[in-house]
Amino acid sequence: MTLSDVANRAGVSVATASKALNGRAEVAPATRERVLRAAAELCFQPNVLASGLISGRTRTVGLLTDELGGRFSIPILLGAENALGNGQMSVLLCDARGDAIRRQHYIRTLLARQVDGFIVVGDSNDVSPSLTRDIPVPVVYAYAESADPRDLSIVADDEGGARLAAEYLVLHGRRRIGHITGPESYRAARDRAAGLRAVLAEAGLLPAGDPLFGEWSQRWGRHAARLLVAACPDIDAIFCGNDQVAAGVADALRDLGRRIPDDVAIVGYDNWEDFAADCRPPLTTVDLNLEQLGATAGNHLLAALDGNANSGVIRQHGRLVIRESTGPALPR
Amino acid sequence: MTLSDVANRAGVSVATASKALNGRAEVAPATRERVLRAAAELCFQPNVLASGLISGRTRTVGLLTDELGGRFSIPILLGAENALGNGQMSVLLCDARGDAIRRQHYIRTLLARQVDGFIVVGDSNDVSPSLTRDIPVPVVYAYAESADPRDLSIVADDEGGARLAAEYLVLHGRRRIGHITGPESYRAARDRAAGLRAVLAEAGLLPAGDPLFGEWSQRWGRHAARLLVAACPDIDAIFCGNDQVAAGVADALRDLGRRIPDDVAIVGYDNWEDFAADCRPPLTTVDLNLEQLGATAGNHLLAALDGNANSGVIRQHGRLVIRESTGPALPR
DNA sequence: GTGTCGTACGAAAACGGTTTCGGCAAGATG
DNA sequence: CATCTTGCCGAAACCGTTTTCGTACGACAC
Repeated sequence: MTLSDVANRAGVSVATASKALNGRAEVAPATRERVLRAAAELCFQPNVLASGLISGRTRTVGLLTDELGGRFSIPILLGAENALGNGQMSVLLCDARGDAIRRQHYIRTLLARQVDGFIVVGDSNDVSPSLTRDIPVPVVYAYAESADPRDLSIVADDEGGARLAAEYLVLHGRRRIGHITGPESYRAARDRAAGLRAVLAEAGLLPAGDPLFGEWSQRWGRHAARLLVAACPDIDAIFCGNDQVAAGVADALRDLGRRIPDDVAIVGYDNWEDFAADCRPPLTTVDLNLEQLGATAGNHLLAALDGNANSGVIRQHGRLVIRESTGPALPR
Repeated sequence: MTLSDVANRAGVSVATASKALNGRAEVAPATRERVLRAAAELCFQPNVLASGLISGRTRTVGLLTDELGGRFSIPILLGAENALGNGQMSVLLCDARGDAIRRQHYIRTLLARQVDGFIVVGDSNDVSPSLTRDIPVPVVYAYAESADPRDLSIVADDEGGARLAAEYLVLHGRRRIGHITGPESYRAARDRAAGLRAVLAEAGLLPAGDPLFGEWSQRWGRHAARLLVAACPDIDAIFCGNDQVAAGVADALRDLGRRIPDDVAIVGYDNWEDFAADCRPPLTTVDLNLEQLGATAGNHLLAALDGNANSGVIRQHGRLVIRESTGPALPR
């Protein structure tokens, strides 16, 4: 299955066979045809590694993630893999499990394997230190932001997503809107709260109490919903920091006898289908468009490999997925 | 950054440098030390590709999955990546998205990249046709079973897992045990039902009605729980086909005024933390040990690469994770 | 018929490694 | 002291491919 075999079968030299297969000019059409046919018959594989290696391109990129187990990495990874696959690239996957030592190890391994570039999928929360200084190939940061503005980072537009949700609630006549979300230590939680606050201010509405920061769980959602209803009995909408919280909120509100969406509208975040679509009632929620984010990262990496590198921060817009938990507009 | 540079700096020949770096025997410790130091100083990368290529090993395996988006692939992938990483292997990831054409394309691509072997992560449901005949490298099937018994398949032991759950319920004094699960078209659903049936028969108990096959959703869980309670008012335990169903069942039972676990115990399946641990009450459930399954697959692939190929079907045992939904043993 | 040119092809070198094999020195044995 | 063994090293061959460069050959102009 080597090039010599093909050359033999086609009755030409290895040099000619190489040129024919690589589409170089100085080969007669008939000869090229014979070589291609021979290669096809022998199922010859151009042996990407040796050829690619020597001439500098492996058509492989390293994808470095920190928490593949979480549900955010996967859609990003899928989007990136898809985009890169269209560019004939393959993806070497490494999960550093949040451990800096493991990450360094993987970076070295991937570099030793001569990857053409990196996509670093991070934790949206922290600005991750730039890896670029040590890396001789292009890097695109996805979901997390690099500390170095010369790098290119693609992140989710949490504030914009929250604005979508809040504007929808306001537009549908909700006036007393509360916010229950995850830990304040999460940038996503703060940004989403900021988006809501901005929309309420623009609409001349007062928020129903301060945002309730807690954790990303149903349990917290249930607990906080009770607190919020007790503090603001006239509440008519709750914007939740994610779908788990929203599911807990919906659960507690039902226990309290509030009808959803008639008395209180609920909006979640993440569009985590298993929670959002199967909730009682199904949740209106913000989809992060993570797959698109991954695809964007992949395409920018391809561009960088072609020499058109970008830098800065790109915010991937989310979109509002409307289900029953917000209902029709309130009569007013 | 080539081997010659290292050899030069260390004052030895390329041959010696090669041997030193590869840990071969015929090199004096002092010489090896000098070479290693020179390599480190020059940041020499052993260039896995070229070296591996020529001597036939790329130290890369292809991981082919059908539905990375689902929640089963990921733990398997993590386990496999971990096991392979310990063997200095890297993982090229491809998601065929359930499309046969895409899968063939990926197989060709990976073969062209000279992967040393494959792990095929399938849908546990169907026996997937063997790929081995077309593939000149070892293949291990994970989660799905290959149609060809000469292949090696690692699958989850659904019947055994169900037995764990059922035996626990029986041991704790439950006597009227019902079963609500997913579509009968799923092998997993049938096997789990069979495991329960076997245990009940051995204990001399009658099942509380036929298994209710439906879908893998909370909605179905809620609906089926109402049916089951209406049909068997004296029911004291429900074994659910997965955690989503179990969460729905718990929800409906609370609405019906049944206490969990006092009146009715619930056991789920999958140990999907987000559902199981955050349920009211937290769910006792069967963990599939998928990460272990992936690790087993990885290790068997490593063994196959060393010439010790196995074949047949290996069933990965699950384990029971005990939370509050089963409570203490009933007084009897 | 002769000279010029362009094209198509192949021999050979290069690439960055590994592996084989022969030689050399030092120590062991007789 | 002679011989043998052993350990260590490097020259050279090798791998599959690309690339350079030389050459054979046909076409065409004169």
